Amino acid sequence: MKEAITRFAPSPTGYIHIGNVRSAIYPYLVARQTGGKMILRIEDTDRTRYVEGATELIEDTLKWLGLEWDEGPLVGGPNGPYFQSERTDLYIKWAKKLIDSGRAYADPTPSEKIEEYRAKCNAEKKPFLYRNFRPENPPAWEPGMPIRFKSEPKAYSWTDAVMGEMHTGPEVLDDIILIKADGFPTYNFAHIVDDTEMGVTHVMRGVEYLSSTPNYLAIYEALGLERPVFVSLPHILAPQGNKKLGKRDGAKSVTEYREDGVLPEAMLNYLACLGWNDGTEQEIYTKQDLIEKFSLDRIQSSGARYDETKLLWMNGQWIRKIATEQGIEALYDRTVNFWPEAAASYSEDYRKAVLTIIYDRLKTLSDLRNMTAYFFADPQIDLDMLISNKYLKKLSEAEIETLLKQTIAALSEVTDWSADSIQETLNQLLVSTGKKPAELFSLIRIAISFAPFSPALNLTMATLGREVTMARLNKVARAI
RNA sequence: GGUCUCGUCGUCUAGUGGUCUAGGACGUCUGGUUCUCAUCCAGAAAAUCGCGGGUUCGACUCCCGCCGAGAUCACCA
Repeated sequence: MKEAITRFAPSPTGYIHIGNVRSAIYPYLVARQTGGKMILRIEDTDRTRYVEGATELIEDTLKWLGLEWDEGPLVGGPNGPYFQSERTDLYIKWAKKLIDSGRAYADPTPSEKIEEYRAKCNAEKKPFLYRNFRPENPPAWEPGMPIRFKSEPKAYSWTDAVMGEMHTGPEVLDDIILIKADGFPTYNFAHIVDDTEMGVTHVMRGVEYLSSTPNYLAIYEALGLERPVFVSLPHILAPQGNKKLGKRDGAKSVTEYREDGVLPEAMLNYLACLGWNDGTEQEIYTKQDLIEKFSLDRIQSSGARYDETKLLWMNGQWIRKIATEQGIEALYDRTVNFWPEAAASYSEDYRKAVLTIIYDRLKTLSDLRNMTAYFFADPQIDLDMLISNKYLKKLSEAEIETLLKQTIAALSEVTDWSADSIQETLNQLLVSTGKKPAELFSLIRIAISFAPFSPALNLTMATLGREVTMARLNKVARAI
């Protein structure tokens, strides 16, 4: 494929959530794959819906996911400005061109009148087509007047890269508004002007624009423009029901997952593969893999349901992948904001040691907060937890106390306090006490952590260090 | 209502006329890994391929009809 110019063109009405971020990911992949460019364009022509700070939110999301744009806000480019509100002259210019060629007209009809037409059609159960009510002799355009396209009903055919061959009849074409009374263009018109001016080759957007495409085609035609490649992206469905995932279903913003300890690699991987696959059984894709293997014709044409469980699974995979392929240091760098508060007073080396033995239990980085508490603060002694344990409830308190004392005695003999030596001592203790691993290890594990679970016992003890381990064991022995 | 789109395990999907007694992944369940939780490994359950016709020696795959779901019909994008 030759160099593709793609764009992500959100309107700044709020954050980007998982339901709509695919329309940023796919254009990015296509641009990178073909050695082309991705443009970020802010479609802020609806002043009533504009949200302060939304642009920054959008930029932040894209950056976090690693979707750098080649032209747009912050980076500039030869086709700016990249905010539609700053390009109004351009839209007026193009609209006038259409008026001059007889393919658009200034519409003086008051909106009450339009409502009347619409009501009439509804009452007669006929489709409402504005072209049937077109004013006979439209006035010359002047600011403050909307401009409408003058449609010519006919059938259209086109190819959608995802949906395939499309055909529609003349009944879908209408005189759509190009320029609103407030002087701003509608999306319907602005995006065509901008995509043309910016040289966009692939128009990728949600399927909701599929039914308006014939109207866009008519405008391209009237303007004598070449059609871009149309790519309709199916919706991502909410976990329940058959509606597309939206903010009303509680769709979280993409960056909210960053706070939850989801890795951008996992997010990108999951989202890219929701409704797309390369036909192999591969599940884990790096950004580079995606750039190489992505193809428009393998995008699913039906909607895909969002499944957070799988995202979390994938995140766990990525946590382990980073730890094993890039090393624990690399993983550690991602964890800085996720440790329990008490961890702050410990050294980096200690936190890394904890991470090393706990990371394969993490689904998200924020799991660190509750999974590692006992590494940074002495746990509250909970004798009930000890006594009611599945393996220990068979033992009397006296037996538990004896066992604990034997353990303390044996461990004090350990010379180098390494995981291996601890394990060796533990094994000997098993023989000398005649206890089952389940009994002895449960006892020690609970006594040093009072946590529902922990890493392997010897690793936990080695990391905790001799002093802390012994102190905790002694404290429990005294408490019984 | 008009127009358009979609319809394979609970979920994401593989599948382009025979290799499909429909494959993989998540989730679920079972077992293993000297304690726990998780990882990892092994295994199981789970889809009359929306329904009904047709074409064909043969259809999940092609055609028609139906049903179901969704999108759209704004001076919103």
